[in-house]
Amino acid sequence: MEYNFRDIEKKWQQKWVEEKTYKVAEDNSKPKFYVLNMFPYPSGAGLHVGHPLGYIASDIYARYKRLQGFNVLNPMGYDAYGLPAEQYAIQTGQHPEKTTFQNIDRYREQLDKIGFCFDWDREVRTCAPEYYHWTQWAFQKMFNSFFCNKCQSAQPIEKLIAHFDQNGTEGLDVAQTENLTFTAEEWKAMDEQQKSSTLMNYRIAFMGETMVNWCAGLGTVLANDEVVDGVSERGGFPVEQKKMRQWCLRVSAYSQRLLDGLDNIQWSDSIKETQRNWIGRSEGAEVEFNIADSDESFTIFTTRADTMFGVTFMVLAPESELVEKVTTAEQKAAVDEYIKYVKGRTERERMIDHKVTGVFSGSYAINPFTGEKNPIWIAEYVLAGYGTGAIMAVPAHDARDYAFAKHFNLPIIPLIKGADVSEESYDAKEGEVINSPRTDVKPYIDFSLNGCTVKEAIAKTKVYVEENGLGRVKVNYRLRDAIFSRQRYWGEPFPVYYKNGIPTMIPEECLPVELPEVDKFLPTETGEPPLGNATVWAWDEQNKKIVEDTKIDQKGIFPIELYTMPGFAGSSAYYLRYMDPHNKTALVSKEAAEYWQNVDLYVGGSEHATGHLIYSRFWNKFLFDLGISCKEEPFQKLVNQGMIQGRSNFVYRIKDTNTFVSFDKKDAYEVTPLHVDVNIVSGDILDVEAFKAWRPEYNDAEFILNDEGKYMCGWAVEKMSKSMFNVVNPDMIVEKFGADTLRLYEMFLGPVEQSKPWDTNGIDGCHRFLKKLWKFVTEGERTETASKEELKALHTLIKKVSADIESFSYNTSIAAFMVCLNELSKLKATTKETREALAIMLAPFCPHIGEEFWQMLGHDTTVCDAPWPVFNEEFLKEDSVKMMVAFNGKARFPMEFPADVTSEEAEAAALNDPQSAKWMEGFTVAKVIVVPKKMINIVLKK
RNA sequence: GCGCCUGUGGCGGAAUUGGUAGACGCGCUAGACUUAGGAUCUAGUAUCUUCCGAUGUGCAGGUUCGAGUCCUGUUAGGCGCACCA
Repeated sequence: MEYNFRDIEKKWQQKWVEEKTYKVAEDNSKPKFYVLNMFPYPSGAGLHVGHPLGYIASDIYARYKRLQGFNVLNPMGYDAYGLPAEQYAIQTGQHPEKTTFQNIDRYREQLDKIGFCFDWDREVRTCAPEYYHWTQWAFQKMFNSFFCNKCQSAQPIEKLIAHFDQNGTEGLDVAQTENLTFTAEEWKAMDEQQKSSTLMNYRIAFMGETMVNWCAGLGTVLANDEVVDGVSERGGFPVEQKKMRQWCLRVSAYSQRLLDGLDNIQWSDSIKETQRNWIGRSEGAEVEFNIADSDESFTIFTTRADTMFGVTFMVLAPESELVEKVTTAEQKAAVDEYIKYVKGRTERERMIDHKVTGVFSGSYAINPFTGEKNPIWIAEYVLAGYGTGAIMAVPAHDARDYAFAKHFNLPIIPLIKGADVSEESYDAKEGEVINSPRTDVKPYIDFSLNGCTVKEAIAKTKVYVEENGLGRVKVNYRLRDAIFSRQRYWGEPFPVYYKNGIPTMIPEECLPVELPEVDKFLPTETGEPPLGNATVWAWDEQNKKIVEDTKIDQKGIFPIELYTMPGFAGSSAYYLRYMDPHNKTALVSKEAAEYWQNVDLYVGGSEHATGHLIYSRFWNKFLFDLGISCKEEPFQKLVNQGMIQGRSNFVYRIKDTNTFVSFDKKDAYEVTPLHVDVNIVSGDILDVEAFKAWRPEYNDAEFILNDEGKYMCGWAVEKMSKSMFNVVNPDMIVEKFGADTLRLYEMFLGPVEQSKPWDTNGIDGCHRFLKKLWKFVTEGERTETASKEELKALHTLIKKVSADIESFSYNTSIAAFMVCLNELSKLKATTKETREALAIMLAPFCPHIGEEFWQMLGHDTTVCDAPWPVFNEEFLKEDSVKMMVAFNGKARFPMEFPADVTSEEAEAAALNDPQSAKWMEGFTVAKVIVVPKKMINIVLKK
């Protein structure tokens, strides 16, 4: 009987649907296991062979866990909102909903062919109202919360209001945009408008006037992680800084918790490190400097408190509000000109060339440690958004300050013994402190750091600063608040209306606020949101419903927010929704959340390290504070699958002709390399006839073949993309070899985490293995009792496969299958039990053939619920062991010993052996070392 | 500049975590069966070699009886952060 994968796969895929084999429900009698893939956004191009890589890996793990008796949740859905889906819709001139749904159908069709064990009853789509209901709901909860620094958690805003009523801002320690100060009386005296804007300073979801990344090409603002090298990640349009009123999420409040949480999750070091960098914690001190001849003062942030005595000038960021205050009349013209210059420079320019520029403000600051007057400069190398936007410059020990001091001829005072600062600054935080205070001037205060190490000096200065009221110890984070609104159509609407200009939440029971139809959904370059084109889009407060905006002037009818939410809104808590996807009254029920807890294994690309994986952790921590999520961290273990790159092929056209020359002969001509569809190339040999038929302009193409009469193509590894004609479609592989072969081959290609180019050539080996296995199971001789060799081969496999699946080493466990089959094929006959064990262990990798075998062996249940074979060490034991005996680590020879030999016996035997005696001549035994591999090394001395 | 990761045959990649380097697959070579081979089966395949053996995991050292694995330095590639004070 032939291995007819087409019929087998069709049969089982139908059966799985009919019998709902993969439907899961909470079941307290079984331990749970939650496997999750990052859900895809359905692009118009469909799936290529790279997409299923992670899905296959997690599918194998999910099936394995189920065989081990776990109740496994393995859901799938679509991230259907956001820029990508909308860009595609705009390019094809169709409504985003229509194209999105088409793409989803296409994805589903392709996914179904590969045989995944997804529970499709739990599918979610971020663009479905019953889903984004809970995205809007979470936003409202964030709006109605503030973050308490003391208890490090989100609290209801009412608590804060009560505090203001009682004490104003006295004794407040909360996450905030600005450090406001007011009394209870002042608070009470505020009108509604003032109270609203004051509270915005504290809400976790708040509206703020902030510098945003404005991208005119996309017609929207972007989050920091969506901007790469000053251009938009999607589309590559230039991005400029612009001040706009935007919704923001106070992600920064959770900085410390986001950092601490990394210690308790099993993620790769590189992703954790990337997140640590992104959060950017730095410990330092804020120190206050008075401005000379003025009542004003300002605060700087430094991590090098030990260098207070080496300050020779101060620098303000050009955007700082202080600039105006410190600029003197004489310097005004120069400062204005400089500010103008800085404004004319784009973010990108500032990032690429670090020009040393700046201007003197005319004022001086008094150094509280030396009493000296340090000139205040304004320079673009100081950033407004970090710390306080002002620094003290210590050119001797900071490279940037050093470059600035050299350029503008400012003094440089070294503070570390032996540091040579004539050519460059000494930035290392080590050495003995000197010149603090300098011995040639009269000390200004009674405080000295001389003789300390840098570390001691930092600590000592911090204590002094706090005790003398000069400032405070401060931890700064690089992590910024996330900008949460987009001037786009295809996203979640905000459940917000503007009552007399005050942002007000639409009542919870009226959610979701559904996305209205519009005539024109294209964004505008000026930032007018497309939702403004909706005819039905105003809130009737009395009747609690959405009405036509023509009524906006009437009493009680208010405009609804026109912005929409960004892509990460819908993807931040979808893993919770999968637990209870059809719940109409809650994001997730308490029972479901408590049963499934959090994701045990999350599989997805590492490109989301600073986006989705930060936002999701933030979002989950917030819901954890509310008691919705049961675990502080959403994803316990994370595996980052590598990218599958494309392997492009090239043909070489001789200039100005329609003649193509084979790769190995092209150097004799002047040629243009052209991408050629990899589907008409096999083993780098071009199918010449298919090439002629590929495009009309090649119909009469001529070829210069190589000596073997073949046309060889060149090749290169590039991103898999339509434009390079290197896309390999999984459907075609499934059609030719079957889904089981595709699954096996994708895993056999190498470690899941590694990026690698796709190469269909090796697939034959995997297909051959399945054919051989098929033959073995269907035609091999049978016996009742298993031989020693059979048990050994089988149990070697059980041990290897169990360990390898646990550690995601799928490629090596497939190799073990091949070895095992080879061993078994050498035997005359094998037992039914061995075949059953093979079927069960193969099922996670190749579920269709696994089911087929299981049925052939007389079972009428699904192989998914079979018990995983039990490993028995006994069968691996040998009668005798071969050991190596080594002298001086050089000469070695093998000796046979009984299997249960002890190291003493082995040593004695080795010493008595005539051959070894020859080796040992002139030596005495120094020591015997027993090593894990049962090799004994005898160390000899002359 | 700072941080993280990776360098093993013609290729993808193994190596029980310090113990016979190159599992398994591709490719290649030879043979068998075939009208045919892009089917199947068998054998071989790190390098050098005077066929005894010697060398061999980017490079140079070190620790060890023993190093692909640990340490130091170096080089190449990839990733992240970056005038972050």
